[in-house]
Amino acid sequence: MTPTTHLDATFAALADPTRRAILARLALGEASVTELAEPFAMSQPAISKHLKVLELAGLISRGRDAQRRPCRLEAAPLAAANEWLEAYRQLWETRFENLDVLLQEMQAAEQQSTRRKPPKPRKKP
Amino acid sequence: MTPTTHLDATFAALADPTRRAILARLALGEASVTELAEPFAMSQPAISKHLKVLELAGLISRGRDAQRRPCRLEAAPLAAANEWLEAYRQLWETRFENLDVLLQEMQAAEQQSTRRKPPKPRKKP
DNA sequence: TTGTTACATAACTATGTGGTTATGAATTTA
DNA sequence: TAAATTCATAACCACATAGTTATGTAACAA
Repeated sequence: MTPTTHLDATFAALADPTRRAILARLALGEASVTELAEPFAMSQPAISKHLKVLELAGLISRGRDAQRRPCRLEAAPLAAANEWLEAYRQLWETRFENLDVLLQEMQAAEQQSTRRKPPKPRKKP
Repeated sequence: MTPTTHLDATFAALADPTRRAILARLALGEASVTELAEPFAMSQPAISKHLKVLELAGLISRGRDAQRRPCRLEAAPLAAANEWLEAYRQLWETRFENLDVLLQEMQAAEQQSTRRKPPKPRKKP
């Protein structure tokens, strides 16, 4: 019903460079927490927090292997975010072209009249 | 040099449903601040703040039309975010398939041995 | 049992975010 | 000129976030 919250969490999770790096690392395969924490100049609890954010966003899931908690990627939320972006990107780019044309026309009109436009009364009660 | 910051700002901007709605509205064409604020149960300064976030992220730009500040979309940051997602989504899905197979194998193995796995000595100095 | 490894959690701090109301500035309209 | 419209900004609040250190817990190893 409300995929809005999912998108919120997904984009918020992606907004942090550490978390994006973790995801990039996990794209190469499963990894434990300490393995994930190693390349970062950051404490282990900080990484655990990031992993919890990613887990709550549904971007990763965690298993059990003795003491280790191997993290693995989950594709579904990414697909949703990708769909959102993709859908609007198309609108964007076409719209962008339209505006480009519109801007050129407006600039041409302004060069003729040297900034003077008729008042546009917007709808008012 | 550091597109990381741009991605940070782009994803953070997309993490808010109000801002996503604003972008969706702008995909239909330019709009003024009050026009953008109208559908939301929120004060005008709140919308102005959201617009500033979107502007700092480079997702929109603003013009001048008398007192109005028409907002228009900018496609470039979206394209960058889209590229990031798209690149990793492919890795993800293939990886996901691999893990799917791997999981099935592990589950089958576990059903036979009823949870008992040989110790895996990880690399240690 | 004792220790070690791998990880989580609690408590705390600093900063960021999303909202508010109040006010000010720029521009058009009367 | 005065008034109305459009928008931004300042000051403030509540809460979230990103990090820290310290400590606890679960599983393996001696």
